[in-house]
Amino acid sequence: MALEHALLVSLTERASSGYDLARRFDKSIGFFWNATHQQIYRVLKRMDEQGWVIPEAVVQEGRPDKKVYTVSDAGRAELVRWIAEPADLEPMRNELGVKLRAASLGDVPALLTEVKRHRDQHAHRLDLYRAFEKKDYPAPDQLSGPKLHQYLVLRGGVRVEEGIVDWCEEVIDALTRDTAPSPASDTKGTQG
Amino acid sequence: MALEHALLVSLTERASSGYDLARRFDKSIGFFWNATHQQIYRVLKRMDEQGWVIPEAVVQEGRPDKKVYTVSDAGRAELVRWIAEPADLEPMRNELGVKLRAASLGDVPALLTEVKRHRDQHAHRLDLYRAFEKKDYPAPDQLSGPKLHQYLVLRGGVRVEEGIVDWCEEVIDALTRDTAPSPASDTKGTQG
DNA sequence: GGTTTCATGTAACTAGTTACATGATTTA
DNA sequence: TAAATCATGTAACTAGTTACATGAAACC
Repeated sequence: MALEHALLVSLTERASSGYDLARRFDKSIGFFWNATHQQIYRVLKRMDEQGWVIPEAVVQEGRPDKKVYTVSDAGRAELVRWIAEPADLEPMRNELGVKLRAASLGDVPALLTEVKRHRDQHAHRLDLYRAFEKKDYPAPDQLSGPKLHQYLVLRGGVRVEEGIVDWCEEVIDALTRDTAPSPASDTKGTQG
Repeated sequence: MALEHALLVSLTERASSGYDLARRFDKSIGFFWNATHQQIYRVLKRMDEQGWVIPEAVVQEGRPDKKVYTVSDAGRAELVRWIAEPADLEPMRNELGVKLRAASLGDVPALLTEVKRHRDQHAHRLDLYRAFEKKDYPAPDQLSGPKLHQYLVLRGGVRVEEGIVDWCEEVIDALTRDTAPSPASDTKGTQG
């Protein structure tokens, strides 16, 4: 039950249509919370019924009409309540880890290729985050208030991606060494 | 659609009852994949119908009877197929990040307390992982095959937890400095 | 005498995904 | 003329959570 809140946060920063929110969940906000447009529309509808957002129909020329949502006082109150509420630890889900654990039953070189692909994708995302850091927050020491908070969220992305990339590298090194044909001796078995 | 596979991996390592799997998902395996007993029973039933697992009724004295599941050839084949299949990047979900992004609307000190609580819990989990590392893998350089793979999964847990703990520390430092009353000057606003 | 462990489940719900639908406008 | 963009949605499904139920045995 947090998509509601992610949408409220996003709408607090800028009043938007469902379409617009969906696009933003494909990039900026999507880096730390994700959702499809279908779900966004459904949740917006529910939030409207609960009175957390106020829809305003906007007629447009040359493109479809849209509904722009604004956060109501009730919505803002809900956000404040939710922020103070203790949050559960997110359960960790490492699919690559599950695969790795059973790797010896299957095709280890294929898995190695997969790990490399993940490394590349996470490294790419890390580059993106670092570019944002450089561009949007050149002097982090001087930051305060909301701008500081935004910066810290980005730092979370950087830290997590760094951890994943480093782990992928470690796995790639280890699997490569373990899969490679032994040069001198062949007493070291690879199958336990 | 990966709980099936996590269960298959777990059952490959040891034939188990649903109850037993549920307990293991509360610790070891649960550190990188989680599930409740209700869901485990449901998925086991489905896997039985699909022929991926073979149930064996075990009558016990002094305690309830149980069904012990073994992975079938079809199940093993499915695991091998799944391991080679490309996996999507797990969408990142950082609830604390969402809260932080809207922190200035609410109670920043309360959120700071929350971040500290998370830091402590993740640090505790990190300690646990490091203890496993020391105890179960004292000489990681000598590892190969399945044992190496298990070690690498644990390393993933260590990397991720390190990243989260470090991030929490960074957030705590920054929020503490930003929330503290300015000692000399008061020209630096905390509200953007 | 109350709680925890062992063991399996159902029922009702919320959350999230995938596929499909519509239709004008703009861009390649 | 085909595809992408803008804009909103429904329908059907899969995944996961919460609450409830049962009942014996062992432990404190």
